[in-house]
Amino acid sequence: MEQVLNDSGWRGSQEGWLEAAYEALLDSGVDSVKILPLAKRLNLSRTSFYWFFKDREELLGALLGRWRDKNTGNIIRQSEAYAESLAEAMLNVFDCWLSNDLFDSKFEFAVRSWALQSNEILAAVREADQMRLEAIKRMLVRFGHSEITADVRSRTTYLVQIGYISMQAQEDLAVRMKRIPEYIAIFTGQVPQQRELDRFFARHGYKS
Amino acid sequence: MEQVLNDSGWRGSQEGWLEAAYEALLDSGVDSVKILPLAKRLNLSRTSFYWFFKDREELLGALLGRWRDKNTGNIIRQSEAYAESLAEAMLNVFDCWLSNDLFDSKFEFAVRSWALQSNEILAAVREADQMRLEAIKRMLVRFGHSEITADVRSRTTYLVQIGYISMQAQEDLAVRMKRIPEYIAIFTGQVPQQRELDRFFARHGYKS
DNA sequence: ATGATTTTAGACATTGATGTACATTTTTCT
DNA sequence: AGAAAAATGTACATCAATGTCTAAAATCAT
Repeated sequence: MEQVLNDSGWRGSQEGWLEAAYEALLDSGVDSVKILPLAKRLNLSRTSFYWFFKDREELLGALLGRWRDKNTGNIIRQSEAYAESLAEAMLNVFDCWLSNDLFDSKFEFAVRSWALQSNEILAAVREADQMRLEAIKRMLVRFGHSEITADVRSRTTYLVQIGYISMQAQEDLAVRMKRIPEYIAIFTGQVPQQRELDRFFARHGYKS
Repeated sequence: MEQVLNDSGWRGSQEGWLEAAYEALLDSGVDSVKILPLAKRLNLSRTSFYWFFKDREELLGALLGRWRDKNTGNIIRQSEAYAESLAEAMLNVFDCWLSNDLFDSKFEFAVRSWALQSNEILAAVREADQMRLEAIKRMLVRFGHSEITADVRSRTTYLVQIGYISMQAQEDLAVRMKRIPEYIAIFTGQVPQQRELDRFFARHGYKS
């Protein structure tokens, strides 16, 4: 609940409203991003919202911007990170799925659901999908896959994750980690080295 | 627009309202399933809705029932259908992804998005996911896969599809069909026979 | 410390949705 | 044809949301 970082002495702020909107979006979808409920949550008068944002539209626009900044950039970055083998490269991409700092799954799901009722959002999601798919595909090609297999394997890799998000599963780390070697084998066609796996496990705080 | 099948001489009917609700849900999400707009669409007075349904809740309940009936049953059925090889069995499951009669992707996506704002729906979706995953896993085990590989491969198969749905892509049949052999190889670990593919293509009206 | 600026809140007007009561019309049944 | 049942529509009460205008309060800058 608490106040959001406020260098100034004022209670509200653009960041504060945006943060509240973000929480509402993740928790119950875009239709719950309503000014009146947010105001109650923030213990502020509804109308002071209009000092920070022109209207609800502008708030939603800011929310979309936040999503853009976070989720797409990191997948591309991870797909281009240094790796000695394809398995290791794929594990770099998997970092996104296990670190909330690199990829915000709940945010992702909420935005995709939002796309159902807004063509503008749908266009943004499609653009993101294409950029991410292409990045993973380039990675597979870089490690020797042909166009066609890289295409289908990049899809498999990416879509499994999007599907997983869409399940809104809540499994603990151990359960998810146990499946990793098998996934790597299926997605890349290569069995990962134990030391590659260990490095991956280690950086996600998992002791196998 | 037209009237829905009406044996009686009345303009409205439970089916008619449900059908309109279904269309609204698919088109713009559950929050757009509102009685007033539906009434406009049906050219009926808003209040006559209450003759067929107690309230909006009941309408939404009926919508959920419709989804349950359609989407989960067919996946399980297809996963249990006769097949001589695992590749052929997997192609039977793929029938669902290509036939709107067996699996309604848009409906699926709309319901999953709905789950974001309703715990009841979330529970229903989770139950469906589990049943479908288990059915596909049983199929893989039946054809000789071990527990662990069957688990991860069933997930891969299912989640790729859920992810695909979540992309809301609109690709033509040829583009999708081109990827099929590769998908089968990745998901099953077996390369499909040409005649298996031909049979699959044929039943979806695709000439390769 | 005081005047300007920024923020907050109260009051209002409007809109679109829900559901109920009741009168009316249309269809069905005998 | 006439009565009963089914469906429709009008009017009403209510609620939750949006956005604007304006007065008041809190903070900041000199």
